[in-house]
Amino acid sequence: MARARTTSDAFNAVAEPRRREILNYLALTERPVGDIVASLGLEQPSVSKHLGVLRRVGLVRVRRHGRHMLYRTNAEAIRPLHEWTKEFEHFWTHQLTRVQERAEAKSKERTSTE
Amino acid sequence: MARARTTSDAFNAVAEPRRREILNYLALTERPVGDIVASLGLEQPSVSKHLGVLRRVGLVRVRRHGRHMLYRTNAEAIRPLHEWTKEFEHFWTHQLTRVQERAEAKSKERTSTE
DNA sequence: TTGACATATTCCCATATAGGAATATATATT
DNA sequence: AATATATATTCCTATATGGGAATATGTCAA
Repeated sequence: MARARTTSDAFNAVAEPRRREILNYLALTERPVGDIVASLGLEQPSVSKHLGVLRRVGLVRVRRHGRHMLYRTNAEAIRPLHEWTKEFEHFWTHQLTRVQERAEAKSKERTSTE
Repeated sequence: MARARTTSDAFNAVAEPRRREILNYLALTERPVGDIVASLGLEQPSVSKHLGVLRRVGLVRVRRHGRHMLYRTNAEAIRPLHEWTKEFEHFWTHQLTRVQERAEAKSKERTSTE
């Protein structure tokens, strides 16, 4: 089997840095494709393709305005990602874990790989 | 250019569902590969390969114990992912946004794509 | 209708993937 | 040393990718 499609879910779609940039850029306001092209410094076809991926996964919403297509981030679709990462949050916030890790690090020093 | 390598960063590594499962499984305790194999129901070589990817990106730590390799999740490496998603958090928590979206939804009904 | 503008789609290609199967490596046990 | 156990690596293949270039589609203006 090959790698899962970029359009299979938000996790895969968001793995591409340019698409994250696009989502950042479209977070606050809807924008036409041309603005994204200018802002990211990518070729227009590339941007359109990235937007296509994001749209299929529901990460952006579109509406037409004249000959412009106005895109905006649909934050709700990022939520699953946030929820998943959140599960690990206390591992780096709780002091206890830090102390524990320090202690363990000592015995690991010699066994770390690469 | 092709897709970025799975080993290029945490975002790419975590796009694969099996690897997320592994990270969940290894979050609380370190475990030998055999346990992961049994738990996930994957072939042993597959698990080793996934662990290899996770290790290169720093998402897991290993130490040897006899002939066992004990893996555990390194939550710190998930942090960038959490931080990125966090930026969008208030979009689904704030009530105002919800109301706003409702209002906008009305005008969008006819323009949604696909 | 013709032309300009905005965006999307198609064709091209080198590249990495995940899984399966087989095998290699490393450590412990006897 | 020989064998068993635990894990890693290699070889294989179908598949999707992202960018570039070229072109198609759609919409407005005159």
